[in-house]
Amino acid sequence: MPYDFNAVENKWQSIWQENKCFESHTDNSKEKFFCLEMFPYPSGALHMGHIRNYSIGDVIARFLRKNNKNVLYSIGFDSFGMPAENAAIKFKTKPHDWTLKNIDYMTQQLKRMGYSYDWNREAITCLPEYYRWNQWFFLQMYKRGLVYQKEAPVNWCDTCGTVLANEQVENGCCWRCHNPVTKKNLKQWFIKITDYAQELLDDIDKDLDPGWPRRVRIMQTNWIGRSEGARLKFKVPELNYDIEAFTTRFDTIYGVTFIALAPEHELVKIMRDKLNHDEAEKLNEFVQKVSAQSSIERSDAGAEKLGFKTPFYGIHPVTGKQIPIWIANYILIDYGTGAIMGVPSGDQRDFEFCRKYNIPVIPVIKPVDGEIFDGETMTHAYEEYGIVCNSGEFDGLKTEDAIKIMIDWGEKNNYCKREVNFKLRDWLISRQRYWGTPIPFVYCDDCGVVPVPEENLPVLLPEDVEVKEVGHSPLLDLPDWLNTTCPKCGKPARREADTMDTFFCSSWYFDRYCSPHDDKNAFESSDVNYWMPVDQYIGGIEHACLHLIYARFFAKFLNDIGMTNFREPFKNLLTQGMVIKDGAKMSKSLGNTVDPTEIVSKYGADTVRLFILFAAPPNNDLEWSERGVEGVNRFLGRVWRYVEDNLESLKANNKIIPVGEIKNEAEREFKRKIHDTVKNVTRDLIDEKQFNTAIARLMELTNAIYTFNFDDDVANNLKREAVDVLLNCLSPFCPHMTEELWQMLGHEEFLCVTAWPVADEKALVRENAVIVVQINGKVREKVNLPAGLSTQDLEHEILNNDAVKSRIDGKNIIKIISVPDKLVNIVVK
RNA sequence: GCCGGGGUGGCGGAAUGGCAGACGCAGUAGACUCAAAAUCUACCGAGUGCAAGCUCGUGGGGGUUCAAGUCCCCCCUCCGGCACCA
Repeated sequence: MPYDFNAVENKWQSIWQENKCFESHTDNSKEKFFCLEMFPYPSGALHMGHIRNYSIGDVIARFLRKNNKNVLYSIGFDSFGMPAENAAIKFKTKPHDWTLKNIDYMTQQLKRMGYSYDWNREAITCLPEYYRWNQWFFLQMYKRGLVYQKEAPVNWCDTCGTVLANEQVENGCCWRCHNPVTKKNLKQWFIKITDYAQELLDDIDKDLDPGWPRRVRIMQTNWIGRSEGARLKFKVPELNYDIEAFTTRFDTIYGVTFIALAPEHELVKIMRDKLNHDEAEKLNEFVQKVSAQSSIERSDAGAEKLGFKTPFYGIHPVTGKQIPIWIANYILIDYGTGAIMGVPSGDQRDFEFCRKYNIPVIPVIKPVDGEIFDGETMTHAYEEYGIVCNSGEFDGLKTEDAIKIMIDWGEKNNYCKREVNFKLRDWLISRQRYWGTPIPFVYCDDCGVVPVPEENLPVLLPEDVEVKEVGHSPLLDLPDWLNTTCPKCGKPARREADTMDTFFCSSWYFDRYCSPHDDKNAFESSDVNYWMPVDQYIGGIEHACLHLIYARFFAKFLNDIGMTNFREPFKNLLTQGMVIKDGAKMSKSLGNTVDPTEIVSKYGADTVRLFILFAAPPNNDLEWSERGVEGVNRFLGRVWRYVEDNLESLKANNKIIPVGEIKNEAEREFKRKIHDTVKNVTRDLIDEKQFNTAIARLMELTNAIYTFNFDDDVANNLKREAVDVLLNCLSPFCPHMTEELWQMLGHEEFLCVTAWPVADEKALVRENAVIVVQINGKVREKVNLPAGLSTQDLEHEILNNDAVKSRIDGKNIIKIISVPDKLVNIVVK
């Protein structure tokens, strides 16, 4: 009978569900394991990337369940966000309806794959029972001074009609729609993630090494971007203003020839007010020209540097000289102080700027074994370390020492103050969108911005809303929702119509999995403290500096407010590669996608799971190949056919024969193969997460079973042992077919909860070893000898071997290197 | 520009410093079949040889070692991240 994967897969999915095989419960007496996958956005259908992510997770979950761990394995939907609004316009539906319909369909797809989720723990972020806790957390952050509103130039995406956090701008473009981002001056809500910058950085080395890939740790380290230096002041007496600047190279202070301000710097307005009409016009013109540049134009390192010379001067803190103040497009308002000390001889950007505008260049560092540069003729800045020059008493110091010595001196004389700066910016959390968590604040004319009292949560998002293509949130068109009363004074007030960044939702959903039905709290601490932190997290690398930083911050915050007992949420991280077809990432726009549903209906879930795990190691990109799918399908057919064709014999011979009772050498070898497989597959799964090699070993065992042609009593029992091991080890990958065969063989316990096999060390012992004989490092002979020979005995045997003797005949043996049971290398002349 | 990670048959990929290419795909030959599909068996890095074998071979060049895909140095190249962050 050919294998009917549809019938078998459906059968076991129902049986597992009826028997609650995958439900998990907090149990302090058992060792837990939390296996987590990045939950999907309900875009409409699963794609191969999801299938890959979740197939990896399911194998880990099933494997550990069989190894006696209390496994938490759940799924949910990250279901707020833009696409629902776009779809609502396009298909004339409601974001709420569209989203829930997609969740429904994708749930069916996930179930069809046979993933062993505990569906009781599902979290859906767009439902009030979930997002009310977003609002509650937001208020807790507010109480602790971590939430603030600020008017600032923020990243604005025109196509999405909303602002974006810094992390969500990639190469100057929106991470979601890839349109260029512009800067807009807007009043927005921020979360002070920068308060945690140092700890986020420190814990990368302390807690995430080696559980996280090096690549991700480095990306986060760079993103946080710590730099040490000093802050100094240039007094501007004319304007009664002190310009502050941050520098990492205070040792170049004698090389300052100009000061540059970001066009958005507050001093720019002050200066403009002091200028006459014509000058002010010119300044305005310049500022407008720069702000009209998109982020890409302005922030590209190769972009042309533009400057405007103001008629004002700052006083050099050390030399007392007058330093001209410029406004320049390459100065960023949101890093450091938005102003710099310009040192053209030591900074390439400043150098280019000075050459363009004829600002003098004063060399202050010379190469260790070179001459002092000539400021007039040097062709580029000298940014390397060297020897201090043209700097009075400090001349001759090495840069390494000068940085420290000169800041010490600067601090003592009040020229500067040590300071640490981070690239990481505060998390811009508000979005001018409808489909998100309402920010729980109201605006009152008398009381100002007032938080919604906790007992009034949730602030419900109206669901019955028509989204139209107008440039603003539909919430603004709902007076019934928008108009409310002030919780403080009771007078009419207006709700905040901005919603939260959806990364807020995804920063704690895994905590909710631990405690999914709590309606008094976001979660029960005892549950979360039992299950968390996540033991294995699996997801895409694209979240390295997005979700994975936000979630780390959130964990630290929850610990600070006493809700949890840990500060890092994810102990181990596995970043799976992309699914590639025809050399490019599968994507709708390229039209190279493969629909999982189609492929599952053609080959079955077991085959798809197996292929996707076999074709490449998890962190590599994976090239889709239907031939490859057919290959693993063929392998499963071989397993099925073998058991079916030999069913009676396999059922009748179910004794485990100890190695000691096996006399026949080939049978001992077969027994060894079985236990070798157990040992190696187990190691592949635990240590390396090398699913591809684990599967290869199971294919080898299958090949060995097919070619093992003995037919005595011992052999027949060994065949059964081999098949049991094969099915057991294969079951995390292909749970349905193996479960069916397991039952056919007469087992009464479900395979999915049957203990993982243990290798019998006695069966692994070899009586003989094939010794590779090398002569001068080249393999020349292979000699079969008893295992366990001492070095002397081994050399003696080898040197007396006829074949070896004839090869070294007449030559001088200079040296012999022996590796017992493996190799002898004879060096001759 | 800075920082990471790679480069192994026709392809995806294996190899605690100790037999390079496990396993799979593709390919070749054969068996079964009227035929095909499916299945099974064998072969399957290059060169050379009737053969046993021999030589070469893990991006290139040097080095360490009895022994290097693996360790060290230099270079080429591909991919990824960041990018005017003071």
